[in-house]
Amino acid sequence: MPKTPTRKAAGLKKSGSAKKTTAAQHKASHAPNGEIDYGPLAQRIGYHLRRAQVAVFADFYACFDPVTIRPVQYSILTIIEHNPGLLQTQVATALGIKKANFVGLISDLEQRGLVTRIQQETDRRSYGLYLSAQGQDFMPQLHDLALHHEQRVVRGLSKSTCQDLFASLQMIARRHPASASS
Amino acid sequence: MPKTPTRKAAGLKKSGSAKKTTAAQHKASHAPNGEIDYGPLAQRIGYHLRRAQVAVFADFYACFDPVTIRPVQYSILTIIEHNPGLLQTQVATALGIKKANFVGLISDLEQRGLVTRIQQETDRRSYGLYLSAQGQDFMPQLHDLALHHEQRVVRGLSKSTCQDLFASLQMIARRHPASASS
DNA sequence: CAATATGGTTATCATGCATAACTATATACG
DNA sequence: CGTATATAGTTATGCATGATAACCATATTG
Repeated sequence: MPKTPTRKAAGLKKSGSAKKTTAAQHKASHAPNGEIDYGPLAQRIGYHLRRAQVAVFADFYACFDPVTIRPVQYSILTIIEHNPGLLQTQVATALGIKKANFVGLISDLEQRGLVTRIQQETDRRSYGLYLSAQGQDFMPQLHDLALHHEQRVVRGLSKSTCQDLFASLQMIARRHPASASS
Repeated sequence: MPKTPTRKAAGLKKSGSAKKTTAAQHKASHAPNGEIDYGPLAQRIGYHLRRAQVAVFADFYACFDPVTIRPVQYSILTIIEHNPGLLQTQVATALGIKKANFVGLISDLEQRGLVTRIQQETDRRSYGLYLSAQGQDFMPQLHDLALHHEQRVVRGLSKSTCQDLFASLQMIARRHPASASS
């Protein structure tokens, strides 16, 4: 375990560090039934955001399992589809991915024959990104899956509620520009 | 690089795999200005959810940097604060953390003197979790920081919009129960 | 007592995301 | 022109996260 360096065979007992544990605690004061009190956590946007995001991604993975495409990959392909010729850095920046990490992603998609890198003649350091014919043929299926996935996720939310949700999320995300491709 | 096993010095050029790249592409058809077309991605809840979540966590890290507390840690401490005596598995399950990964987290908090593990007398396999005195003294500060963070994040959203957001997120997260502590 | 289940632990691996350093080109400036 | 500097892409690497499997100690069941 790399994280906690000095942990070993767990000498529990009372664990030297913690001092007193103030008072009479042994029969737990939490709700006697199985219910857990989330306290202020229940009002933390970050908490619910994370839980929702994990849930949605889980559904995404389930829906896209047959085509072996992950959320990032779908995002990259969609951006390239709608903006052929963008440079790696541009796509990476648009999605908040560091250029260093983008290399492996785009290389995978290229090896799968979905994306083509074309060296720019005007600037031979950079490569324009395009969907291959195969990639282009692939997209409709992906968008169909995405739509199906989307419908499962928002089931139970009215159209307007959903739009409000979008607006809120964008408002929140826009404030902190997210990493970019340093 | 463990991920893409067979990648080497990048023999770009045309990358053997991708076949034709159909047509005349070299001067990019995307909006000539700096704008990028996100296409259907703009309507994907998962995408915005992820971006928002990353943004919020970034702000959390910034706010909690002075106390060196990460989101998971705040969650764990809060749960223990409001449900003293819960067992590790219970807290882990409540937060969707695998028990194996929970061990390191709780050990860290214990070593920092914030949490105490107390072996149950009724079942000596298990340990009840409690905040140490120091941990209890710590919480108000954390909740203050959390509130400050929260206000920064939702700035621009009305009270009711915010409540709708909460409801939507919970609705979405509730559907797919998330991992649990297998 | 033997078989089985459970709480916690360890080891290990795959992934995601971050940083620094390197290459090859391109641009700016004396 | 030629040197300094900036930039696109790449590599290597480290750390945090999340998942799985195996294990120990204890409980429970029959």
